[in-house]
Amino acid sequence: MNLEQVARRAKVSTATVSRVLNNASIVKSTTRARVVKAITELKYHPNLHARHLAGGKSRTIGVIVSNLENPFFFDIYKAVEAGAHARGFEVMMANTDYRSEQLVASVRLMIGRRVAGLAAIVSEMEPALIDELTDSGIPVVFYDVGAPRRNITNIRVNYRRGIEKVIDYLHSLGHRRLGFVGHHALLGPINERMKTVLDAVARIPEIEVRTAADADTLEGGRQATRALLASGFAPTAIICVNDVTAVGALRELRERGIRVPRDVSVTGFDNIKLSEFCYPALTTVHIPRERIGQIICDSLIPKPDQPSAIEHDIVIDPEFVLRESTGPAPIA
Amino acid sequence: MNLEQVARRAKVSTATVSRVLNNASIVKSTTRARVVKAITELKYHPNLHARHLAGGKSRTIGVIVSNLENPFFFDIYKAVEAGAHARGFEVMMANTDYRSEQLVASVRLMIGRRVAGLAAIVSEMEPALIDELTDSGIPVVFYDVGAPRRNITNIRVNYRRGIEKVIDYLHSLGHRRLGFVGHHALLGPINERMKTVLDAVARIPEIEVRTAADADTLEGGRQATRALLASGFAPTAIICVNDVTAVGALRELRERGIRVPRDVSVTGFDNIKLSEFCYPALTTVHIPRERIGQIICDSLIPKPDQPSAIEHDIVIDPEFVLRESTGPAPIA
DNA sequence: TTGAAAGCGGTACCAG
DNA sequence: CTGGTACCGCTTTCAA
Repeated sequence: MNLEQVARRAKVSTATVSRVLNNASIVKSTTRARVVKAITELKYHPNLHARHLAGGKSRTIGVIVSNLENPFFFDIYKAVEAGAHARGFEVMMANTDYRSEQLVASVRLMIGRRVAGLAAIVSEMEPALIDELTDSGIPVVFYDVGAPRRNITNIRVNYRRGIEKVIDYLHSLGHRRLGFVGHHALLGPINERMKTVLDAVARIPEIEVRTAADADTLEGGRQATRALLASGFAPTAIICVNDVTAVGALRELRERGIRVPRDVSVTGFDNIKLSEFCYPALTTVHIPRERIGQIICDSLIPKPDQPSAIEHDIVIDPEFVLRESTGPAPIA
Repeated sequence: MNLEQVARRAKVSTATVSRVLNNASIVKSTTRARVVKAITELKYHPNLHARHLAGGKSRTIGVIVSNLENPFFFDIYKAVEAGAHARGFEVMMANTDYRSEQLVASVRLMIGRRVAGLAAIVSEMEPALIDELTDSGIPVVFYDVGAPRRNITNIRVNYRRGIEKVIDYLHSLGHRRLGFVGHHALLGPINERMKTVLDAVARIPEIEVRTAADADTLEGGRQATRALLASGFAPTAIICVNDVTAVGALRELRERGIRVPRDVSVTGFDNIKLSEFCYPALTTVHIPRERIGQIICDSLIPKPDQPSAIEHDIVIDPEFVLRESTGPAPIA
């Protein structure tokens, strides 16, 4: 089923059919009616690949995330989608599951599809791949990875500040033995996060810290917590790399009969919706996913009128959110 | 950057470049080397639209879900993706947010992309849209919607059996006043679900039931629960349409100082991972998302050798999962 | 083994 | 307003 068949049935040229399809230029209404009739009768659906090929321009932007299962990424994705739809763009999603081959495959896929823009919300990215993207000429936004470049916008969260707020708060509550639950990821900001925690702790000599890491899932958080405690180390507070793993930590503690926050305090990061619904509700650090999504859209999709006056390097200072999973350190 | 430029640089024809790209037919190794060199030097990425257009066949399958935010849908998506990748297919995801215009748009988009197969994991679908799909000739799998048709496979869960198991269990525990927390959705199996609950309850005369519904989110479950209780009705057990809303219900109950399961029992549905991690862990009904994903792949992607001996109507009998959110009805 | 050329299904420019 | 037609970038015979 293609333009030509529709054209034949409506007794017009393919050009005319194309015109009514894109309701461009003026088409006599009787002609248009004939064409529309033919289209519906034939149940014609234009081939988007052909359209793209002929048209040149794309109207779809790509979003690559590390782990869609984590609501943090999903929220960003959703915000991007909303912004894109509002501007008449489609969005194609790709999930890497923190696997670098998947990342490479996804990036190539997006380039191959000639997306109008690409957002990479991934916590690791090899320089060669960044080059590949840069050379492709596609406008790119990175969240939390790499350094600013030509046609690349960078958004990053001041993770260090966030962690410091958490640590300072716990310190003020008397906590001295801290556990950190991270998650696996070979490169980039994740281990950097663990490093950040270590650095932030180093400012305060009397604090001792131990770390463990597993998958970025509920189960992963639980396992990491188990590993942390298995070593015999008895932290009075456990700082988790994000809310999902923190909920996993809560579960493990509950299973061991350790009460939160009475025996051990727990903190998350991101402030996903779940952090308010779990028990106890998590003390965490808010990352504005909505805003990040908007920034992504703004920098990827040029406004028709407004010249893109977008910053090329944006850093977000996260906010501390106090809830019920933290409390004073128990008297030793 | 296109085939021709690569061809020129490698001093061969575009046909040859195409051959090495698809490592098809025999290309002299020295020639191949020249081509590969040109490709990498030019950082060439084939245009997938053009490839698709010329090639005809698609190699990507589409998945449309109602609410990716709910892990139930996400798990299915992930299973489909795994199966598809294993067979060398890509998958394109679309999320409708339970909005029927989005559903229509997504279906058209998929048809326009000429996907090799389409899975619709949505709880509502207008007949006209089903026709549109049927006529498109694309192999389709529906989960929980519509009736079997030509080139359409249907997978459905025996929701009624699942609900009956829940109700019978609660009944055996002495519960007589039940609340049902559903979620909004204009058409199809969702309200059908509410109806199912009502029917199932009707079997047991001494049980009284009240219902409420809101969004399919944590917050929605909470609001619906609030509405349910605001009426003055005092259920001894609350049956939730799924685990996500159940976690929302737990939150509302906790806020009101109502203890679960001592004062009120709560049940979920789906058995998503979160149901084990929330507090208290949810008594629920298991739906095998993994298996559903596999069935989808099997029926959408024809095995190279094996002739598709797939059932066209598959019904799954869900399993009751007992955890900690249910207990005996309190003595009145 | 390799090249030439005919499409695939649209879009858009140029005449009429 | 409408038709003719030259591409868009790649795959795939058909010959050489």
